[in-house]
Amino acid sequence: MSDTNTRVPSVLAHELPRPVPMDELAACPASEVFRRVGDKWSMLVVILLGGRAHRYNELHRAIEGISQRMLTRTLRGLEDDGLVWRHVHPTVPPGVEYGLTELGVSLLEPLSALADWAVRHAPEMAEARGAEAPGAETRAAEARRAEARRAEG
Amino acid sequence: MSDTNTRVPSVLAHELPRPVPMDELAACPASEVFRRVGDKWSMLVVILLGGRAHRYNELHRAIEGISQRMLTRTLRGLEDDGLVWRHVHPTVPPGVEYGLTELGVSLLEPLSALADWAVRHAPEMAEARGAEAPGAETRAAEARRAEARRAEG
DNA sequence: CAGAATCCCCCGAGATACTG
DNA sequence: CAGTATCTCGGGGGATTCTG
Repeated sequence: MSDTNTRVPSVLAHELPRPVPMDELAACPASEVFRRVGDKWSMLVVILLGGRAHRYNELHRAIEGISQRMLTRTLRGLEDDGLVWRHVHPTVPPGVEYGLTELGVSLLEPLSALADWAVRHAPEMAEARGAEAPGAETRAAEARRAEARRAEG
Repeated sequence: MSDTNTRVPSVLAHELPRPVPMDELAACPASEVFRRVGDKWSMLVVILLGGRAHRYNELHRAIEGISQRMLTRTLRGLEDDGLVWRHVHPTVPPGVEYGLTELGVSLLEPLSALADWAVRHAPEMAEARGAEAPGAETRAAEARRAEARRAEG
C-alpha cells in the first residue's frame, strides 16, 4: 500500500475516474474495516464507548439483546484492533472498564458520517423497497418486484 | 426517529455526552446500513459503479472472486435499497447495465471517508494486533495476548 | 462481577449445473 | 449474455451452564 502518511492512496476519492484499482482496495484494509463495521455489535459498542468508558455489565445492560458471549467476543475483537482499551481494577469483586483508545475515537468521525447518511436517507431507501409495513407484506413486495422484472426483461 | 430533514438526530455527533439513546440508534436505519456495508461484496460493487456504469459480466470479471450467484444477489439487494439502477437493453444477446442512483452516489462520500480512515490507520491496527506476518504466527500472537490477559486479570 | 465452555442453529456464501 | 436452481459447508451468533 506504498505511502501512508503524506499522500494517502485515497482509493475512494469519489471523483474516481479510473476503472478502480481493485488490488488497492479489495485486498486492502478497507475490506477488513468494512467487515468490522458490518458485524452485529461492534459499532454499537464503539458508539457507546464513544460517550464514556463503561464496565462490562454496564455495557451488557445498555445494549439489550447481546449475549455475554457476543459482548466478550466483540470487546476482544475491538481490543485486538487497538480500538478499545481494557482496564482491570483489582478490587474484590473485580471491576473491568472498557473505553475507546485514541484510534477508536478517531473512528467515531467517519462512522458518524455514515450513520448520519443512514438516518438522512432512510426514508428514500424505505420508499425504494416498497415502503409498506414489514412482515408478510415484504414478501409480497419482493414477489411483485421479481415479477415486474420478469415482465420487463 | 422524529424529524428527519431539518434537524437530523445526529445520534453520533462524536461529542455525544448523553448515555446514548439506544432506541434511536440500535433499531434505527444505521444498523441496516452498517450491515450492508459489512457484507462481502456490496460496497465493492458500489465503488465500481461509482466510477461508471457496468454490465453484468463486466462486473463479474472486474471483481474476481465473486460467484454469479453472489453478484446477482448483491445487485438485487442494492437495487432493492434504491442504491443501484438496472437497465435492460432489448438487444439480441441481452445486455444489462447497472449503475448508481443518485442515492447510491450520495453514499459514496461517507463511504470514502470510512475507507480513507481504514487506509490511514491500517498500520496502527496492524501494530495493535501484533504486526507479525499472518498465518500461524497470528494464533501464537492471540495465545500470547490471552495469556497476558490471564496474568494481568 | 466478568467472564469461559459448551451446544446448537441458521444463513452467508461458494461450487456446480442448467437456461431463455 | 445474464442470469436461475440446488447442494453444501463454515462460521456468526444465541442460549445455557459453570467459575475465579
